[in-house]
This record gives sequence, structure tokens and C-alpha cells, in this order.
Amino acid sequence: MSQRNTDVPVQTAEECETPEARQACSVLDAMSRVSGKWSIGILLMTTKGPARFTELERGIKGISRRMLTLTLRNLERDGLLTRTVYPTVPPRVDYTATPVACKLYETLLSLANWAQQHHDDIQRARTLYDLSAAATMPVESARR
Amino acid sequence: MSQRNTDVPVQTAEECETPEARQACSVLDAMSRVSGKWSIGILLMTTKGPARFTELERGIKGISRRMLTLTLRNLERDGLLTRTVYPTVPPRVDYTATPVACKLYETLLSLANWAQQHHDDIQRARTLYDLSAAATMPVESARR
DNA sequence: CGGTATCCCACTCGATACTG
DNA sequence: CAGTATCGAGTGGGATACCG
Repeated sequence: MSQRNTDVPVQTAEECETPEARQACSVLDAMSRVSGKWSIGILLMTTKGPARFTELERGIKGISRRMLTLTLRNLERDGLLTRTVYPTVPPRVDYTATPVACKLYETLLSLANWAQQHHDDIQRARTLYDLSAAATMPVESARR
Repeated sequence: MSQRNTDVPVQTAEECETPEARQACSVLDAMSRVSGKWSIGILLMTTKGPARFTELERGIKGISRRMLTLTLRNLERDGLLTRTVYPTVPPRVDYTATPVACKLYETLLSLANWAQQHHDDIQRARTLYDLSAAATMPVESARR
């Protein structure tokens, strides 16, 4: 009910024979923790101090209650978020990133840097690729 | 036919108002280039020199022809892979990671390090979480 | 050898409504 | 306020078969 197929994508890093495959699995492993549309945004808002449910809901544009809850639960399950309930009326719940998550966030910044540096390169490569692909099959491109 | 929804997940980094949101988008952007089950493995094998189609197919355990082709095409489209065709008989195609992809791979290594360092923490957090979740709803856990 | 073409299922995510 | 429950669409990816 709470989770399903979240364990072991294909094989764990330990089960891989070659060291290269182990590294690939490790990367996959790390990425699966923060995959999904909303994990990064939530991590981002909770690494700078506790955030309440509604704070997150308002701070992350476009997220639905359902997805916020689901993503929070998954992050909590992985030990990346701590959930603190204050038994007040009305109820109040704080979410805070754990030290492990903060470490992760730091390494994600280098990814962000890469993306910012090469975003234009990639964009150009794409349009170029799409253009030449369209040129070789003009029928398909005209169909849309 | 070749691609579909690969452009702009929700909003581009430029469109984000707060600098935090822009970084979140950048990370998402970078991850979307290598998301999917096989991209990392392919990148891994092609950063150390050219690799042929069948080499990749054999080197990456569990991948199907279809997914190999699809992932190769996407990476090529983003300018992360160069595809070289030798008009011989039988045909021969080489795939090589571009310098941009090699830079990406370096930053992915820090992610791999994070995963390796904290894999056990996360595993422990999970079993703990699942155990206490099962304890609070014994009916659900007995149902499976 | 190096791909396409089809079919199909599982899972993710969004929308909406209800609740302690 | 901080969630759950339910439904339904879209997509990622596997299996299989065929092709230049």
C-alpha cells in the first residue's frame, strides 16, 4: 500500500560483475532516490530548514496534494526527510532534510552546473538533429 | 516518430522566478538527459572509446535491441553521442561519447560516490520505515 | 550486423472528492 | 491543516517478429 516496486531497479551494485557496471548501478541507485518530477524541489526547500506541508504545496508550483504526499513519504522512507508532527489544533507537520540528503543536494549542484553550462549546446544539437531528420523524411514531417 | 515529449519537463530554468527553482529545473534538466534505465550504462561504455552496436548489446546485461536503439538515438539527439557508420559489408556502426557527455560522466561519479557511501544508511532507513509502517497497520501487512 | 515495427502491460502522475 | 481514496490518461519499457 505504501510502496511497491521501489526496491532494486534491475540488480544491485553488489551483484554486478564488472566495476563499470557497479558504478552504473550506483548512479542509477542515487538517481532513483530523487527521480520523479517533484523530489528535487522538495529536497531543495527542506535543506534550508524545516518546511510545513502547506508551505511546500505553495512553494512548489503545480504540485498536487497527492503527489506532494507521495513524494514526501518516499523521501521519508529513504531517510532523506524527517517528519515531525506537532499534536496541536490545527495539526502542524514539519519536514526537514536529513544530513544524508544535504550531502546529496551538494552533489546535485554539480549536475545543475553541468546542465547550465551545456544547455545551449544540447539545445542546438537537438534542433540540428531534428532538422536533418526531417530533411531525410519529408513526408513524416509534413504529416503533422 | 523519432521523439515526442522530450522538450521541457514542466518549465525551463529561465522561466523560473526564484533562483532555487531555477536550480531545481537545471538538475531536472540534466537528469532527464540520462533518465531511463539504460542511458548511464551506454554512456559508461562509450566514454572509454568507440563501441559498436553489438558490443553494447552484449556489454549491457538485460537490454533489448529496441531499448538500445531508442536510448542511443536520444543520446545522439542531445549531442552526447556521435554515431559513425562505416559503409562496409556487413555494416559497422560506432558510438562514441562526446566531450560534453564525458564532462557529464565525471559529475555523475560524485553521485555514484554518494550512493555507495549512503547505500547502507538508506537500506536501513527503509526496512525500519517499512517495519514500523507494518506495525501500525497489521491488517494490511497480513493481507499480502 | 544493425536496426524497425507491433503489441501490451505496469507504473507514474494528474484531477477530483472526501476526512480527522 | 494535512492528509486519503479513487479513477483514468499517458508513457516507459519488455517481448517478439521482421528487414536491408
